Amino acid sequence: MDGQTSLTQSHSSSKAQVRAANVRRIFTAAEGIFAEFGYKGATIQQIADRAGLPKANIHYYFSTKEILYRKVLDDILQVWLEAADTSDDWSDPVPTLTRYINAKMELSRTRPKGSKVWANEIIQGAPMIQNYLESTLRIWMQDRTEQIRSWVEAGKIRPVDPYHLLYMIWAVTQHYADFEHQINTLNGNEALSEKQFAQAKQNITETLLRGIGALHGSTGRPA
Amino acid sequence: MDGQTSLTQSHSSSKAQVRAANVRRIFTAAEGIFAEFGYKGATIQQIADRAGLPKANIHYYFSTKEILYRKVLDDILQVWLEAADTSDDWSDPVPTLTRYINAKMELSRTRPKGSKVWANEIIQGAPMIQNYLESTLRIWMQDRTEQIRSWVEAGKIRPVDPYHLLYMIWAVTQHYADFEHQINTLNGNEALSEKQFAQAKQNITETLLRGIGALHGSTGRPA
DNA sequence: AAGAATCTTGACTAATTAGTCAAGACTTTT
DNA sequence: AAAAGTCTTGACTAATTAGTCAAGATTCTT
Repeated sequence: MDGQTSLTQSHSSSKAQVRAANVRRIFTAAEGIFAEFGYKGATIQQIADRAGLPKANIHYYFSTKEILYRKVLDDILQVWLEAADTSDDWSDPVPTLTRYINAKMELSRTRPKGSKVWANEIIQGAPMIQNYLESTLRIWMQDRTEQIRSWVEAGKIRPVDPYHLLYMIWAVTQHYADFEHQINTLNGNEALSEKQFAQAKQNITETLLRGIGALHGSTGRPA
Repeated sequence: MDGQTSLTQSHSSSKAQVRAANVRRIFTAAEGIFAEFGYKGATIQQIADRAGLPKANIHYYFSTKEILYRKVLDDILQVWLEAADTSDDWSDPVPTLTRYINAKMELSRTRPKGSKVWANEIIQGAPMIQNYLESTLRIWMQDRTEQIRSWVEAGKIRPVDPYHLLYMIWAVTQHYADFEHQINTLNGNEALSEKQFAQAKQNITETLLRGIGALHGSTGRPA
């Protein structure tokens, strides 16, 4: 058998593979710990324990706690931006917003920890990502709000302020990630089932679309 | 003049007055610091500095950091519950939900720090207030969801799941407190004006009420 | 195979911080 | 006014923790 090729690494993998695997493990552990305890509350030792590595090894891959935290935030931002651009066709409000809300809800389910780290950062005044808010996000907003405004002008939706519409979508979709614990508690200490989550999506999408006057049917389901 | 009645307290006040004033100052300082840095990130020294008192004095009034933090959470919970019970008449959805959304939005404006401390606590899994979630909040939810269900059965609103409706209201209203910083940044680093805030309220209320089929007019405003 | 580069890790350091304490100041009670 | 109670505060302690370091192990390069 492979036997004892190493005292410190039981499988004989290439350095590159080991590095990639360790970076990933540390990153995943860090995302969870930062979500659970906040930036200051998280300790490198906790991250090390969760990643199954000695503490000094964390510092080998990520020299400081702040750098690791920024990496986690960067990654979330990346994913959020991609989700927002799922639909390149923003001509019609109903399919566009339906897809966008769906993408954001899926992210709330698959990446709740990332959302929590983001929420924490914003609550605390965005000490690390203020630059991003003022550049990338502001520009993104200008594009999107302009599009929404054109829907209003074309009479496709009611005269709703585009900023508040986007805030509503963000608020509602991210609530299912950030307040996951509260929702689970009120659901009898159970995570929402597939079915319940699908219903949440349905209710949210229909309420918001109908609320802005984009839907008119009796059920709201574009059947 | 009053002169130098004391080296430590410049006005000659009764002990009771001094105590009440100091407790209040410490409490207010603590709410801000906890909102800004989270439980672990907050330090007694910061709270002391903001309250304008020496650190040891904080410990005189609140023996431990945890006790002070719990006091802050308790107070928020109190205020939130009162706001929820603004309207004792829950017979008709439109005025009831309008009042409730309005009350929650006002709290987001007047007590954003409290909301942030609460959000932080939930994001981190409610380590301090799990009991409350499982008792008081669950009971409150049962009452409210039952009422909403009766609206659905009476055909007053569309068949929306009561839990998801309440989550939407919480998410949207609390977003204006918790994500205040992001909203201000996207508003050109300015807090929302009275006018903008009023528009937010209007947009939210109309969108949600229309979204659940409670409004039918062309403007949505119950004129 | 030998030297270079990379990776691992226990032990250490310096800084931070919650909480204690005791001595003194002030206020209230009697 | 004196004793008792309450409040103030600088100095201290013990615990925690981010980050360093050096010695050794492993893998890569030539």
